[in-house]
Amino acid sequence: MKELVSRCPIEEVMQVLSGRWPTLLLYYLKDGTKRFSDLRRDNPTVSHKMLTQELRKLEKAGIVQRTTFEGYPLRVEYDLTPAGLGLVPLIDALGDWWEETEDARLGTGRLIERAVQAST
Amino acid sequence: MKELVSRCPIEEVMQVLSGRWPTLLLYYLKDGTKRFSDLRRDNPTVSHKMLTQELRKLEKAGIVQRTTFEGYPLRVEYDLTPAGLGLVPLIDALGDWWEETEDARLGTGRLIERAVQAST
DNA sequence: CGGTATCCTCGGAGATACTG
DNA sequence: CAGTATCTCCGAGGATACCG
Repeated sequence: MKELVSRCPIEEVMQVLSGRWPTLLLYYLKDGTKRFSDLRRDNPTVSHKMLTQELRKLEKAGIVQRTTFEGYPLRVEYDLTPAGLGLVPLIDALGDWWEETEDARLGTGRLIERAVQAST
Repeated sequence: MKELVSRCPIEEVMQVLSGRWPTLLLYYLKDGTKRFSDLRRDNPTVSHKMLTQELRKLEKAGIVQRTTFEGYPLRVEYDLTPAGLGLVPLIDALGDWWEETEDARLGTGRLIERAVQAST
């Protein structure tokens, strides 16, 4: 985890949400409680190590709640915290934006050729 | 750039926004046109290579517009596209959420100890 | 079952130098 | 000034094995 220069809140959230798994985990956890093994099944390509690591990161950030149940076999459940729940619609908004702007994003900048002007 | 399994829009945006620089560049570009060298000055720690690389990624995604001016010395300007402009408030919302929920995020899950229950 | 530790590898990212 | 190419290196992340 690389140190940040500034204390910019955007840098800080992105530090937590960056990468392939955080938002995916959010996505699966918004349906409700999931066990560790459930999350592995939801994301077949995540490695055992990465999953624990990313869940820990989200836990430390106060986005997910980890609950352990003693006994054998071991059992651990993950939920979104209230704060984490509030994050979900913001992530969804990003996904919506991505879809809605698809035409605009791929159109703009290809047809408009402002380039090749002479500078002083 | 790792391939995605699914075509989930959230995975796709995060692929573009993940990392340290994309949101920072968005932040600096929302003030208006910036030259390459301006952006280097804004982010003293980004390497020459990373900056071009990240700008290209944002350009391909249709978030920034790159305009070149022929002549010596070379001159290249970067702007947010209309679509990119629409992304800014969504990123800001994430930053706001991060600040607003700070207490909730750090409080929840430390005081509440649901753990240590017996399973069957 | 869930977590941690160890090892190993592969590619992301810096430094440097050259071109238009 | 902006971009690309080459080389290098460090560490993120996979595989494996063992513990509670």
